[in-house]
Amino acid sequence: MQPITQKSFIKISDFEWEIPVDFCSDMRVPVRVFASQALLQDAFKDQSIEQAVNVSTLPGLVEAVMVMPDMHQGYGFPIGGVAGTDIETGVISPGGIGYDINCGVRLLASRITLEEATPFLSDLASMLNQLCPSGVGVGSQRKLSDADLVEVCIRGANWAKGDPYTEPQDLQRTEDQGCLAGADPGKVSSRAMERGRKQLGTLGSGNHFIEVDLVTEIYDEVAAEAMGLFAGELAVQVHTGSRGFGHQICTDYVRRLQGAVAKYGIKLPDKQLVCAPIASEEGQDYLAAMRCAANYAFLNRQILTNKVRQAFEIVLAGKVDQWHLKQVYDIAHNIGKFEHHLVDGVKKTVCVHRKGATRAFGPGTQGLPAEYQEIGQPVLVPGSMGTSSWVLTGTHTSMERSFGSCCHGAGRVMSRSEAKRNVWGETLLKELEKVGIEIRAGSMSGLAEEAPQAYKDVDQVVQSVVGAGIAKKVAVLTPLIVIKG
DNA sequence: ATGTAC
Repeated sequence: MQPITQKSFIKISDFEWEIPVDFCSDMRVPVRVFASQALLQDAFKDQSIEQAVNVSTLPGLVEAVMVMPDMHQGYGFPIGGVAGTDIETGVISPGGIGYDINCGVRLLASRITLEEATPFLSDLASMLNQLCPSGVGVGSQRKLSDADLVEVCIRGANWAKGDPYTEPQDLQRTEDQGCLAGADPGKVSSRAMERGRKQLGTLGSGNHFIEVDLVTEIYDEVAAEAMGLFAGELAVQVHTGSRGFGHQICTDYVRRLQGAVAKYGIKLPDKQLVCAPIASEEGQDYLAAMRCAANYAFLNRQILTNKVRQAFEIVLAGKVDQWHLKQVYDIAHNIGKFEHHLVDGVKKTVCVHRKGATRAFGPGTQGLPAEYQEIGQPVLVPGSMGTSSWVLTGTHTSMERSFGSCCHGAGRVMSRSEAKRNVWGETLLKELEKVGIEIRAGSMSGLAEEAPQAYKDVDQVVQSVVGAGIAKKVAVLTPLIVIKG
């Protein structure tokens, strides 16, 4: 492939760029990048655009390979990548979904004011840290039987319906009601089951977190009110995924699908793009196992949500009038889904791979809760540790240009190892405490990996997607408490 | 992201 530069792109708008399909002979669809000129320049620092061009050679692609402004290099596919394939002629690729299957974010809203909460923030941070197990390889108090885990795979967040802290609205306000159909635990290895049994209800490490935020700015009052977000009041974000369970499923199927690549004669520019035809036995088995991990992750966020509610109750009940936490939304940002999209004016079922990209359905889209039909789907964009997060909504343009998808965060500019070389965890901890953030972190090297300087400016990422029209600003959240593994 | 290499 010839080197990719600014000149390789056609400018569609100030925030949308396209590498045409004739850039190299193996491309089947164009590569469409949503970014400001500055963030597009940043993308040349790693292989993310090259990876998107590689993806564009996969069989059965539809419309374009899209890349979000928070892109960075990943396994085969760039993180921030969206690829839709034809369900009859196309492929499914585990690398297009990621190792942390159904990693995602849940947002809870409260009517607690900052003034009310301030005296209790330190206790609240400690209680959240105590009730929510976190860290690499950390297990849960609860150990599931294999039969329990089979049920978890099939029922997803519904499994927590009996928990006194689960509310009916939680499920209604979760992507796909917290349960994907077509999960088959019979397609999950015993090794994955073994890892999964021990980790349900744990946060993990890396960029996973629980954060108590203050709603600091409102850009869209109608949408914010529909979501229950009000300036000066607290909100909570839970960011985690399917832990070792999803990781093992991805590992297992990356290996198995290597056989499928040879068997079906698929030509790949990069071995990491390992895939199988959707219609094949291998492809169907991966999808069935992936959905088990997706359901596990939906439930994992539900269980942690319930722990967060318990922590709020213990610390705030009797002291703060309305300490209740109401769900705003829960979205996946590492997932493969069958969805209906208009392609060249024709409605078509597409297998949408979203890796480090969230769903962002516009107003009127089927599957959104009634209260979000007019405003569009809430899009949750956490910033890097210690920086602001954004709440956005999907738009008609996102439905037309990005298969109803948007960015998922700030996006790395430094690798984990590079961040550890450049940042001392203890110094960072002191800096965060100095600006008034209550932080509970399991490991100092883990903290260094997540340093804000290792990430892009989330505000610039958001300006890009808003400028491109694929999302609309609703609210800004600023961190008060951060719990990290 | 991840029992950060079976």
